[in-house]
Amino acid sequence: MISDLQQEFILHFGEMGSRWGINRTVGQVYALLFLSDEPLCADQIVAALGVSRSNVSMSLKELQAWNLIRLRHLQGDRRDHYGTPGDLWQIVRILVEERKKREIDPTLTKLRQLEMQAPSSDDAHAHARIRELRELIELLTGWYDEMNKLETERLVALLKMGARLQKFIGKATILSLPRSSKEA
Amino acid sequence: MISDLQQEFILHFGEMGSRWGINRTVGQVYALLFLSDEPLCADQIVAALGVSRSNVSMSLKELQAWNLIRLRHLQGDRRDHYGTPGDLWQIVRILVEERKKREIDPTLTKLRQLEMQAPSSDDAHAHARIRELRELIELLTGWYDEMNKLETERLVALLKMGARLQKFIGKATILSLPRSSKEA
DNA sequence: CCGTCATTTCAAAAACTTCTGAAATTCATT
DNA sequence: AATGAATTTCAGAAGTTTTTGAAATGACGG
Repeated sequence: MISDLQQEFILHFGEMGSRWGINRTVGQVYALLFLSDEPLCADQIVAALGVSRSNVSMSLKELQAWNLIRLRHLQGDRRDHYGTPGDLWQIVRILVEERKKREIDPTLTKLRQLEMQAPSSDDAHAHARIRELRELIELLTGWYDEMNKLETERLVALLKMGARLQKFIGKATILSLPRSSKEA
Repeated sequence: MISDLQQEFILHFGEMGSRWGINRTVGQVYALLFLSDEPLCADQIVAALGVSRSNVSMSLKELQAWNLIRLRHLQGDRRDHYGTPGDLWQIVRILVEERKKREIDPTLTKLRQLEMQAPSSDDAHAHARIRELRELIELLTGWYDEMNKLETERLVALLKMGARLQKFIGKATILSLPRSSKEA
């Protein structure tokens, strides 16, 4: 049912899961669905991975919370079938968005809150460090928001420009931001 | 010894730690060092956080493995003192580099290996999906490598361009990649 | 080369996460 | 309403990670 190639890919995703902040089974389920030609139902996943039915159910639920899988109902079959978006770029966009939501947004909120509530000169150095961090995160997430607006085709074109883009930047920097070296 | 502001920041980093793939104590130690005006020794960290001496020792070791802290020896004091880089951009560069090393590079290696070892037409769909994924990761990491070469000042200028950059890209796309729509 | 202070290692305890099988729930069909 | 297939929930077992105190190691000054 599962080729050696698939098997090895699935096991790798299971192992990497812990580094990616998901658990082994979730990683394996996603890897399986990612490689599969057509959507699979829960029992097929159980058969392919050799884990319990309930574990598969929970893993699918977690993947849905991540918005990473798509539910499909096949003609004349009561069972739910699950698949991944066919377009890899959509997967990347979802992953980045969800990680930002979980790993960055709560901290940005907290930093803003701390800046507001601190009675100013109470603890000047810490206050300054927090402001600096908040500004940096806002710069990065602002850039991300801009890039995220681009259609995939343009985004890919931009990424492929790589080195060539640096010429543009060089010009733009000299032209529009001649001496803004007070960043750090 | 520790202001309310610092306290709250430290607790937040501790809580976020698990989402960021580090543990609570490591997060708290980093937060403390990040805010501190001058480098701290292990016992000061113990006093500030109320965790065991050995836990602090292990957390510092982990932060050193991440290359996120700097050891400093003060005049006439045998104890090691630890601090974070003063330049936040250096911290961001280290974080991105280390996460790439842990979370992406092993998978890229594995994908290349799987593409080599698969006897071609064995499992065409899975093979194609893996190639697609490998190409996408290479595009993204290649772009990252280019950006990472930029000096901070230029990188900041680029990030601040945001929306304005899209005009350049629009032009560049039309000029140099007129009909490359076979990406997905 | 001894005593003292600083740091690291380690094995076991505590805390936490993941996984399972059994029971409960849902829901389309009869 | 009763049936039965699919799915979810849940309490506890299994597994993993984190934290600790105690002992070992290292390192400096006398």
